[in-house]
This record gives sequence, C-alpha cells and structure tokens, in this order.
Amino acid sequence: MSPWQRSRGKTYHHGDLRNALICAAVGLATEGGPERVVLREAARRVGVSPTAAYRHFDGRGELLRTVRAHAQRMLADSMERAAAREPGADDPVLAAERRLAALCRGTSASPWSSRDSTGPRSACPARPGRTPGRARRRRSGSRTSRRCGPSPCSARPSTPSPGATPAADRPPAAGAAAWSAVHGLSLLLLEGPLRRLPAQRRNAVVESTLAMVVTGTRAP
Amino acid sequence: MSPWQRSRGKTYHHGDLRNALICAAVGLATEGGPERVVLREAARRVGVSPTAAYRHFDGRGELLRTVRAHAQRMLADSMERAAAREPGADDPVLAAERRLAALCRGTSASPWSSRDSTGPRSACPARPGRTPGRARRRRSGSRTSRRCGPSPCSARPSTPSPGATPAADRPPAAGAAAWSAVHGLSLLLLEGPLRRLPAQRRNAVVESTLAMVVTGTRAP
DNA sequence: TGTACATCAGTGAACGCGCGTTCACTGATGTAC
DNA sequence: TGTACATCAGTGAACGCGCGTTCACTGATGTAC
Repeated sequence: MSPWQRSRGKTYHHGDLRNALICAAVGLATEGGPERVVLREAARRVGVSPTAAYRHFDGRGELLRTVRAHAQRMLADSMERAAAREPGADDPVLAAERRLAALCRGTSASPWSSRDSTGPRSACPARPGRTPGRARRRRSGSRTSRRCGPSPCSARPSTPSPGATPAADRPPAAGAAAWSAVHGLSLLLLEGPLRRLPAQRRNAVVESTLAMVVTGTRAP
Repeated sequence: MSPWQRSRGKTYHHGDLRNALICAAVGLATEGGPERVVLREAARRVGVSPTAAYRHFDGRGELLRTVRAHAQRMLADSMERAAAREPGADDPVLAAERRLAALCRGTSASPWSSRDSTGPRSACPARPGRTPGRARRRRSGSRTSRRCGPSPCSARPSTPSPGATPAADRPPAAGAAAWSAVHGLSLLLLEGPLRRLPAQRRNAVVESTLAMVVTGTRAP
C-alpha cells in the first residue's frame, strides 16, 4: 500500500515508531517469553513493514536487548512502588520484614516475570543457526528520537532500584533463598500451573509464601 | 546416502530409533527448553533423515508430548531416589522435614528443571502460525517397538511418585510456598544467574533455601 | 533348508511457511536562502 | 513568504535459511510354505 493510499489519520511518518515497536515486542515477550520476540510480528502489530524496524534498531538482537532492559526497569519500578506504599513500623525488624514482603509483592504483581530478566537463553536468537548480515548504519540524532520520550508504553522513567537483582556471583545464601521463593512464585503464578488460580487462592498462596520467606529467613 | 554406502556397523534399520529420537529431543529440551525441541535437529543428532521420525511419531507435537512425559518421570524419579536415601528419624516431625528436604534436593539435583514440566508454553508449537498436515497413519505393533524397552536414555521405569506435582487447581497454600521456593531455586541454579556458582556456594544456597522452607512452613 | 513375498523402516527431493535481513526506491519533513 | 533541496523514515520485492511435513521410493526383515 502506498502512503497516499493510507486511510486518513495515519501519517506516513509514524512519529513514534521506535517506542511503538518496543511496546509491541514487550507485548510479545509478556505473552511468550523472549523467544517470542519476533521482529516481523512486532512490525505487524504496529502496522508497519518489517524493514521500517531497521531504521530504529540494528536488528532483532538490539530490539531484544532493549526489551530486556525495559523489562528489568518495569520490574524494579513495580518493586519500588510496592515498597514505597508500605507503612513503616517502630520495630526496625518488623519494618524490614514488611519492606521485604512488599518488594516480593511488587515482583509478583509486575506483568514481567523475573524470568525475562534472569533467563540465560533470553539472549539467544530465535533461530540459532542464522547468521545475520550487517545492519545498515543508522543516522544519529534523528528527529523522531529527539521528539519522543525515553520510556515507551507509558512507563515512568525509573532510577536504579535497591531491590533489584543482587550480583550474580556472590549472593548471600539467605537472600538467594528468598529470591528463589519469590522467583518461583512469580513463575508458577504468571506462567505455571497456578496461573488460573482464582484471586482469593492466589492471594493466599502469595501471603503464605511471604510468610514462609519472612519466618524462614528470620535470624534464629 | 544410500543404505549400502553406509559405513560398516551402521545398520540400515536403526533398531531403536524411537528411543534414540526421544533421547535426542530430551537433550534439546535440557539445553534450551521445550521450544528448542526441533524434529529435524533430533533426527540430525541421531543421524537419520527427518522423515524417519514420522515412522515413530505423529509429528513434532507427539515427540514433544513424549519428551514432556519423560521429563516428568525423570523428575519424579530423582525426587524419589533422594527421599529414599534419607534416613528416618524417631521424631515424626523431624522425619517429615528430612523427607521434604530430600525431595527438594532431588528436584534441584535433577537435570530436568521443573520448568519443563510446568511451563504452559511447552505445548505450543515452535512456529505458531504453522498448520501441520495430517501425519501418515503409523503401523501398530511394529517389530522395533516390541523389541525395545519402554524407557529411553537408560532411565529406569518408574512408578507414579508421591512427591509429584500437586493438583494445579487446589494447591495447599503452604505447599505452594514450598513449591515456589524449590521451583525458583531450580531455575536460578539450572538456567538462571546462579548457574555458574561454585559448588560450595551452590550447596550453601540449597541448604539455606531448604532451611527457609522447613522453618518457614513449620506450624507456629 | 530354501525361497517368495508381504511388511517394516528407512531414504532424498520437494513443498509451503515464516523468519531476519538487504536492496533500491519514494514520499514527508525541515531548513537555508 | 516561497521555494529548492538535503535528509529522514517509510515502502515492497526479494534473498537465503531452517522448519514441519508429504510424497514416492527402496533395501531390510521376518515368516509362511
């Protein structure tokens, strides 16, 4: 379809294509994990030819990396917001436990499973045997990127979160235990056998897990 | 290559192709999850043409289902073996806790992440848009399937395990908490950021998580 | 003990599909004059 | 205020790839006689 044949209201220049593609890819990743981030499908959802994506990304790899960064930011945001909502407590131990529980709730409340930020295979191309050619060099400082905000999908920009993933090579054992529980809970609820649990049972499972984490990691 | 051109020692009839294909597919799933179970690749690893697989499976879907069942059986086996190795205790509570811990160890010791048995997308075809044709009807009671054992990859046949996944629709909340921790731990260790942890730290993380589960789910 | 023959279990070529990517192109946009 | 023009941001066609699957085939195998 030629540009002038487009229906009225659709401009030839999208105006925010980079962010729109990220949003579409984020949707794909949410639905089926990083492997489902398919450049052509993202372009299709935005209503644009696959080629257009190469104006904004070096290729599928860069789109995927961008989506991953976005996922991590959203997860951190969700955790931070949950922790911020939590009222304090006079007892510092109680306050810490509440904050931990809130962080955990933030994790499982996020539409982003932590799998998307932790899985090692997220970085692999969908077709491992493919040798991608060299993407054309993009122009820097394009009008569009100047015009648009840095955060797609209406997400607020975020600062690094203190609740984010600890260094992978040296996790404190108790922290890793809590991490395991929250990570596992997220996966079971978001994409595992518990994903169809009615809200009430779901809450019971979440609270039960948090209670286990808080009680089980408390100093003896 | 025609059969008579094959190197000596390779028979034209494989003799155990069904199991060999399952083993290859199991290897693929272990490396990269269910999405990586690629029929052609499995055939390639066995050294057979892709078409040959259709003598033993209705198509990729049936191969995948078989692999999944196999994964679940291996996981249950691993858990059962670990529990059986655990010495009893006079105190029934202590005995139950030990058994629980052993079951958990069995889970994370299995080369099969529980993801392979729990992920909802495991059932999806790798190429969702594909409409597979009708596979040819296979002959029943072939010589090969009569000749070969039911358990590929040298796995012992197993009985249904009491430690297997609880019913998805009605998990006891405390059980789900423990499940979350073990599930999460497995994923972090097997394919997450903790996969390169040295053995000592790895054990510390496992034991710490088990302690959290045991302490955290103990009746108050 | 041979032999003929039905059936089994493989083969290679080919199909259509969706993918990532490249190419040459063209209308839209912004700006210098 | 117009206009010419460089640049931007899209387009459609095409490429090669690997995939699942189908087809017609052929050698190996087992068995009835």
